[in-house]
Order: sequence, then C-alpha cells, then structure tokens
Amino acid sequence: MREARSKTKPVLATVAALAGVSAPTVSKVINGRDDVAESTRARVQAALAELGYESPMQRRARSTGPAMVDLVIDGSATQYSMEILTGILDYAATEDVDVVVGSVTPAKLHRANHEEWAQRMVESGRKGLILVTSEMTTQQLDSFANRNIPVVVIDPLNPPRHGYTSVGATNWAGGKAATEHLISLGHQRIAFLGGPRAAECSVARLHGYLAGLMGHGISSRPEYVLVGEFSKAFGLAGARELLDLAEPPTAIFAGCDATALGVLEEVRHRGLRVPDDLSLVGFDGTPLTEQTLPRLTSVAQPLQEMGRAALRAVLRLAQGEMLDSSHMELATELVIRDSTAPPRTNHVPAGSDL
Amino acid sequence: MREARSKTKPVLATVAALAGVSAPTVSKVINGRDDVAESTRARVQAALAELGYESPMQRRARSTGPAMVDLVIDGSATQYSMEILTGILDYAATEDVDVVVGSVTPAKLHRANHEEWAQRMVESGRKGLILVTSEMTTQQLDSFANRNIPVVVIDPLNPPRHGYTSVGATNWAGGKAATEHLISLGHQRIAFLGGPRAAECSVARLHGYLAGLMGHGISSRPEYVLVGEFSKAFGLAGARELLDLAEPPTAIFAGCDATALGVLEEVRHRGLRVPDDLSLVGFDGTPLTEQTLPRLTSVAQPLQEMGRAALRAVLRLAQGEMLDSSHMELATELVIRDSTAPPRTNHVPAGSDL
DNA sequence: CTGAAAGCGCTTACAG
DNA sequence: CTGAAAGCGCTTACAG
Repeated sequence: MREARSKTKPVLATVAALAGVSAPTVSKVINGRDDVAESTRARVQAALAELGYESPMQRRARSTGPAMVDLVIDGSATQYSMEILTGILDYAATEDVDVVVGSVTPAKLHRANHEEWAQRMVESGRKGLILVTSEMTTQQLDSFANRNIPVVVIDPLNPPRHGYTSVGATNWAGGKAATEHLISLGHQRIAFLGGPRAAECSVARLHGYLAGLMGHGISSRPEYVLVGEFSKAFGLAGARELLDLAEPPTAIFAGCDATALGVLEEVRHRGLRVPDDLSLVGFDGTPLTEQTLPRLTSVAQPLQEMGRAALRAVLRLAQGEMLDSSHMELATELVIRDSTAPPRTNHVPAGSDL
Repeated sequence: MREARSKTKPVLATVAALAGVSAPTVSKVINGRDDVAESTRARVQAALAELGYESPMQRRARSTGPAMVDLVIDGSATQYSMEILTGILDYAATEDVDVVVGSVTPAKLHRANHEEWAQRMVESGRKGLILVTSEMTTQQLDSFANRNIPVVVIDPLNPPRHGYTSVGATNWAGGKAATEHLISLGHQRIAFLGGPRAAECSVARLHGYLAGLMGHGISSRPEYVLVGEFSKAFGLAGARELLDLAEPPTAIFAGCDATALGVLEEVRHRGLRVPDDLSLVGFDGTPLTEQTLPRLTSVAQPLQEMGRAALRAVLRLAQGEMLDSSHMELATELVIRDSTAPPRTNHVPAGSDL
C-alpha cells in the first residue's frame, strides 16, 4: 500500500504530478500552510503517502550517522533498569546504534502528546521506541503504528496486545519454581508479596506461586497473598503484616528483590533470622542478591538479555522484517543462595507427613 | 574571535567571498572532497569558522526538536554511574533535552577516531558531550574544541586542564573527614585502599587521608597504603594483604563503596566482625551503603547533583555562555552508619595516650 | 485557492 | 586545482 510507485526516489515534482497539482502547492501542504483547499490537501497527502515521499532533511537524517532508537525508562532508576539498560547499550554499541534515553515517570508518559512525540521521532529520524515497564493506550500506540515506528515494551504492564511487541521473562514458571523450591525444603506456610495488581508480570508470578502450591496439594490462604508494589517499602509493610498473623508463614516469596530487601529488614528488626526463622526468595536476580546477608535466593530474570532482545526486535522491525512472534519470553532461573532452608521443625503442624 | 562578522546568517556565498574563492570550492571543502589545495582548504576553513557557517541541515537540526547531548559512560554499569545518569536524565527532562547514551569501554574510547566522532556530532546537531570518569588526550579534546563542541567530564581521571570543563567532588576534604572520623573514635592504625594511581580523585582522597593523619600527629605507614582500582576485587585482595600484616590496621578507609564491600567480605570470611574488630569507611555514598550489614559509613558524593551540574554546564557552554570556573567541586559529606566504632582497647598499643 | 515565474542555496559536470 | 555555467529541489512573492 505504502510502496513507492517507481524505483526513483520521489521528489516534490513527482508528488505534484501524481496529485495533479503544482510543486508550490505540494510545498504548502508539506509545510502546513493553511491557504490550501481541504480537498486539494487530501489529494496531495494521499500522493505523499503513496510515493513515500521524504524531504531532503528526512532522507539525510536517515542516512547520516548511526541509527537512533528512543528508550523510555520508568522514572525510578533501580538496579533492575540499570541491568536492562546495560544490555541495550552493549548491543547498541556492537550495532552502532545511538540510544536516546529519556527518564519519564508513568504520569508524565500518560500526559504526553503521543501524536507530537511520534511526529518528532519521525522528523529526527528515530528508528523505534523501547519502553521499560511502561504502558500506553491503544490509541497512543496507534500514533506510532501510523508512522511505522516500531514500539517494543520490556516487561509490559499490560498483557500482550496487538500493535506492539513485548519482551518479558517466564514469570509464571519462575513463580512456580520459587514456590516448589520452598515446598521441597519442607515449607507449607508460604506467603507471596506481589507487585501491582495491574502488572501482568506480577500476576503471572502469583499464578505460578498458586500453581506450585496446588501441584503439591497445599491450599492457598488469602491472608498469605498480599499485592502492592515492587518496592522495599512494600516489603517492610508486607512482612510486618504477615509476621503479625496468628499463624505466620515460614517462608515468603517476594515479587522482586527490592521487596525481599524490605522483608529482610523487618525480619532483622524483630530479632528473627533468615533463613533460620524464615525462608525468603526474591525475584529479578539483580546484583543486590549477592550483597545482602544472607545472600538472597532469587528467581533471576535475564535482564541484560531482555534489553538486547528488545533492541534487536526494534531494529528488525525498523528494517521491515517480520518477527516470529510479537511477544517473547526469556527463561528465568532459580538461583539458590543462602536465604532459604528447611523450616524449624516445631513449626511444622502436627500430622504433616512431609 | 569566533563571532559572526555581520548579523545576517552566513551562506555559502558569504564564506566564499571572505575566503576569496568561488562557491563550488567552499562546497567541496565542506563535503570533504580531496580535489582542493591544502592552502585553499585552510583559508576556507578559517572563513567557515570565522563566520560560524552552518549548513541548512545543521541549522534545521538545531531548530528542530529538543537539543541533544551525548553521554559516554565507562563500560561498567555501577550504582555509581546509575546515580549520575539519574541526575542527568532528571535535569534533561526538565530542560527538554535528549540524552544520547553510549557505553564505551576506556579502551574503545581511546581507539575511537575523535575527528570523525566530533564531525558526526556536529552533523547530527549534538550540543555537547559529557564523559563520566573517562579521559581524553589533549589532541582528542581538540577535535571537539575546534568544532565548538563543549566537553564536560565528571570525576575526571586527569587533573583539570585547559580545553574542557570538569565536575567533581571535594575528594580531599572527604578523605580527610573519613580519616578524622576514625581518629576521633580512637583509631591510630588506619589503612587506605585507593583507586588507580592515575585517577585524580583517588589521589586527592589519599592526600586527604594523609592530611588527616598528619594533622593529628599520626605518621603514615607505607604498608597501610595500597592503591589499585575501584572494585570489589581489589577490596578483597587489599583486605587480605592488610589483615595479614604483623600489625594489622584497626580501621580501613576504602576508596569507594565497592572496595569496602570487598573488605567486608574478606573480614567476614576470616570470622572477624565489623565494626567490632575492624572499622570500615567507604566512599561514594551509593545506595549500597544502606544494603550491607552493618550499614556502611561512607563519604557521600552528591552524584545526582554532579550529573545535573555537568548537563547544566554543557548546555550553558553550548549557548556560548562563559562559566565561572572550568572545574567545580561539589561538597562531599561523611555519613556515619554502623561500620565504624572505637577500636578494641587491647589493640591500642601500650603507651598510647588516647 | 492556485500556479507561473523568480529566487535561494547548494551541488555537479566539465573546461581550462 | 579552480570556477563559470548549468542544474536540482524546494520556497517565496504575487498575479489572477
């Protein structure tokens, strides 16, 4: 549809001929002048699209220097985003691609005028857009789709949807592995401290956790499942709530490493010890896991790989290639460190046959 | 010197007139053709510079969309660089500036063709360049200076020099504060584990340490001063060496938090405890300091502020403003946490009157 | 609203 | 190596 009619690059005169107008009129349309009849404007715009006309500026921008890709990271600069960024930058360096990084809070992202944003990207010759843990409405995504700007989301908050490509990790499998590890150590009272209810990845981890329990005939207890946010603060608050229960859990599976850190602090604060009094598993596998005491057992996401994969996908899409799938999940891996151990035997309910 | 002669924007013909050549000749010089005599080329280049000629592309690039600034971060993505990046991105967002991030290893940076790089920056309309803990030779810096591209270095390895602006922290004062804190706790045998001998900031910290000792009449011992690199590995190795001494130190001042982390691990490995058996002070004040056990007393650098200050400086320079100073040092601050305490009394040599 | 004509700024092809 | 001449692609000023 949008293919050029002939091989020779279309110039203003070509467009004019196709639209049946003069060159000056095309020039006016391109430059947004208002002294053009609506019907003429429409005809010219159709011709511009059909021929795939690019101004000399655009052509130059496209051919000069390395390709540029935009990257938007959720405002909070965590070790998680740093790992992803590292992966993207590494791959960008080998491909000679420039990465334009913006730090945008979710609120700001939502307020942004996506039409203008996409238009500016086209004008600056940007090849595509990578979003880290952000979301856009379908309409917003359309602003980019209409201009043929590929959008790839890493760890999307929304479930996969048409119009963009996403890269994630096997969150469900990771949640299940974490839970089964705890069960295999003898735990029965296992709690889950998840991220935002709206975050697809957190929901998947929760369901992995539930599947792990169910697969071993352990029924889930509502009071053992708290969802809130991916933060240390939530770990502190969540641990407080869980440990105050009449029958507190003997193990906690935290939805991310930062949350686990909060749990660790609250446990320590109470004079309890990990893993003696409580086993703890995190999620993400950030460098943090090696820095805590005890070192944190965690489900590692291949964050750098995910960054690389996202950039690779954007560059392919920008070249008009088709991707095998619009959503890819890289494998998580449970890394057992020092924060998990069998529960104290006196905590095992009488009658348990584990 | 480099101001335009007249107010009207210089076009190719203006340059030709000033250089005493024809327009086609100027065109050739601009486009890097080689069929131009060296002397002619030089004359044209002088005229281009004198008039501040910009091609239509450049002019457009300058007026379209947000300003772009290049950022090069030493390959290793540490919490240190993440903090600086956050500061830069925050400020960039408020100023509507795009930051083009590259991750370049020092070796790669050294090999790069700076002339080409600078030329490409001009052509892409980049406003300036921020380097994080990197260095360039004077000649390399000239490639940018000649094209009026401001370069600002954060925490430069080289001492301040002409041709670029640098942003650092009060390393000497920080080193002195750390040392005096340990002395005030009663320590006399204080060791220093510094960064690369070539790194200006590390040298300043070392001299702050020496000044702290000297000011309190404590003579420095060569075996207590080890310099190597800013890494955890060096902390491990350095601690091993120091603790194996016949008379080991009672306190270690580590040149950065990562090194302190290594020390902590080695101390723990030997079954010793911080701060009971050994006091430990880090440098940088990264989030790491809150994540260790015990939490790490550290000299905090205002890393985010440094990032902001660097971007502010680049943008000002790009607008032709003069800076008050080509080197600015932001204040460090000793943050006392849990890794420092008075030395065990039996370690104080007999006869000490502390 | 539209477009013939003139113009702008840069580049190309080529004669010397 | 240099530049007069021709050309390119877009824009402007203005007559209708």
